[in-house]
Amino acid sequence: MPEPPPPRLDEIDVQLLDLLQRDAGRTLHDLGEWVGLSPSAVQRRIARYRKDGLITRQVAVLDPHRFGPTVLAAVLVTLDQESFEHHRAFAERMRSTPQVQQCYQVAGPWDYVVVLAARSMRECSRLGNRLFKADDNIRRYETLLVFDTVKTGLALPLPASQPSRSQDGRS
Amino acid sequence: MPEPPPPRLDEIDVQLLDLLQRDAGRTLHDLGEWVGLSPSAVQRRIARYRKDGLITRQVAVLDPHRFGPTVLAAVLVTLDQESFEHHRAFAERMRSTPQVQQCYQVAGPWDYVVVLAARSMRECSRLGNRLFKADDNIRRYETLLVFDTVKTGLALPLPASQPSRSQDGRS
DNA sequence: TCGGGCACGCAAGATTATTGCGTTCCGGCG
DNA sequence: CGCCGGAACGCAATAATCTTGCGTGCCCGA
Repeated sequence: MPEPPPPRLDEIDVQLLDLLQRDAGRTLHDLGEWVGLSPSAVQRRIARYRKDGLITRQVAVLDPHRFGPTVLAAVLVTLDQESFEHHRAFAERMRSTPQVQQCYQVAGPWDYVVVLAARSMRECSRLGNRLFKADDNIRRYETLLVFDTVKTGLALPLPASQPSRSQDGRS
Repeated sequence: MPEPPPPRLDEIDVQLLDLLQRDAGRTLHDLGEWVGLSPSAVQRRIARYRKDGLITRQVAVLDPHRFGPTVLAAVLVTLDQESFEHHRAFAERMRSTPQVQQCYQVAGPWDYVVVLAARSMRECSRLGNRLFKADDNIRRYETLLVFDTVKTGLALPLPASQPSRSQDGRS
């Protein structure tokens, strides 16, 4: 279980990470100006975030509706047999299906929440059939078609800056 | 309604966009090598994607569990009064709450699906109380605590490359 | 058949990122 | 109480990357 204790973050770290998770396109100079640090100091911190796995990757976010019609759906799923192997197989199918944006295993009567993105209602329907109806280990599933995307993103609420790591040599 | 007809995309466009939405950290040189184009040609295409709004932004993705304990939840919500104004107010609250990662308005008995990210179970609970219990226009809501994140991301399945835009001057 | 539009590659030129170095601050230890 | 090592900083030089101007080839429409 790769869980080295969460690195201690000072206020500047939190500011930087928050800036980056909202817009990773800025220059080191800009970032530095924002948090009051030189470009090289900013660069070194960011390198550390990467090394520590705080930043996993950097992605371009596409606008679904600029690619023509797009159908989103949230699907609630309950498996029939709950064996370890069945769960594994289901998860693997979700991971390997490009139209599956997100998949969470959850507590309660439902086992999974799945977010789908398809190019048409027809594809969305087919997808539901293929992923859930054709699987005879799915007890029940319910498709919640998305009318409107109010908010989207993967931004995390960052923990308040821990007062630790107070030793630093800036003026 | 700002909907200029979706730009036609050739196979290279699709490849580039797909590469970018999975890893926007590559250099123009790398991307060019991948799709068989010079760095400058790649740069010009990407500039166009931005101008056309295909790429909305570029973000760093953080690993929730590297920041210490993290609690995710999917919440299903049904409003009481369905007036336009009530919907607007709810949406605005979702947008302005950092712990709300995603919020979709959906068809069916439930009105919204909301994805929450909190630093602790306690914060998650408080958040539910603040966002939903304290709102007397919420008829009912159900919290699905996330046990495991099987898959996450915002990647779109890209449409098959349209054969259009076949005129281009590359060797 | 000719001309315009468009995308390309190449090669400067401009910007940005990276690294080496010397300095300061802090905490631990003799 | 003073010294030493570690960590982070700023500055400046270097390296890498991005951006842009220019000339060329291709396709389409006139």
